[in-house]
Amino acid sequence: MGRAPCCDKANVKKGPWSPEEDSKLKSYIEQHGTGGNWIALPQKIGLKRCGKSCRLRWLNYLRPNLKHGGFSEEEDNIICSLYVTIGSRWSVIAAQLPGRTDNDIKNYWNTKLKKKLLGKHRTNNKEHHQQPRSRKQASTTNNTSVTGDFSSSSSSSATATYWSHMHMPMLPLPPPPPPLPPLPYAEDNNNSNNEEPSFNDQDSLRKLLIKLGGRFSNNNFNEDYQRPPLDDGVIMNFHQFPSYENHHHNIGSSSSCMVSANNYPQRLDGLEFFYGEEMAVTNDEKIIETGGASNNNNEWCESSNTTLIYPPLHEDFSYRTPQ
DNA sequence: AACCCCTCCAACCGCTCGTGC
DNA sequence: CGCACGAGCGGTTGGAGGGGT
Repeated sequence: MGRAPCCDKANVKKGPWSPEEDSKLKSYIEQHGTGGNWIALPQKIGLKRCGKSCRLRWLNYLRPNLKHGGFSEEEDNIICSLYVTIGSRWSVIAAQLPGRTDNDIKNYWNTKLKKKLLGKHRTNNKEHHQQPRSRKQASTTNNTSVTGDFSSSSSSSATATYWSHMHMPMLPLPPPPPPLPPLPYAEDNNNSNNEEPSFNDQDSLRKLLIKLGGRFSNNNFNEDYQRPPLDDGVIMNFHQFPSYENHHHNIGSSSSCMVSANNYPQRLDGLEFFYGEEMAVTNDEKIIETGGASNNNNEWCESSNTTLIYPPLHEDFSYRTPQ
């Protein structure tokens, strides 16, 4: 027993939208709004489309002030930084890029940005690997990289090169976070005088995240990640955003939620190259499968007290609080 | 010129979450 | 409390277009 379909698939048109459909949908929404009911909307305007399809078309294409293509370097930086920080929460990332849709960013990431990074990586491997002669071979090589096979190269140097190419300080190899990381600002010496708000209450955090466009139920905190509230990961990362303006960050309580430890979901998502192979392979037990993290905590703490530089979004980037 | 392969992106699909009853 | 339904999200797909051989 599957879930009932959202619409009568037999009487619903699929595929590319015609200009007529576009104009119908656009003019209706501009005049009446969506009415809060996408399912009913296509019927109202006589479109043989699924409500979901209408919604998608509006959000991704017809909505005013949308930008298509032509991602700037700054946008690249923002996307990369946010992806490293929060993973594939495209809607949250899109919320930081006015005029961009989650679908756009997702496509851009999957088709270009990821390859851009991998390309950088491959460039650095040139000295060690014969370059493929044909496009097909190149693609094969590329695919191999995608799967995380960096076994014969120094991915950390590639990573450094990439970030420098992106006008960013090098993304460090983030050590695994402690099970109970220090609260941001409170324990961060660099921020001891910091006036930044410390979102020590879960509700504020949640509101902030919701404001940013994410959907963060309590489950996300307590069940999905099986971690106590105010742990690192997404939450801590958002703590840090305001201080992006400072460009340098102590990573002690930050980042690496995707390569987090302590039995929480690990999300390298093909981004091993961000962290270096050592993270994903050599230290796999620490990083990827950290069941017992006790010993590693020390390493983490030591590391986190050194000057670790979190990749800022951009020289000029300052965190925009959504309206 | 024809074919093959790859890239890109719009659109679809299935799932989760929130909400109302 | 549980169910149904709509909204929203992220992953995936399919086709158009372009480049290489």
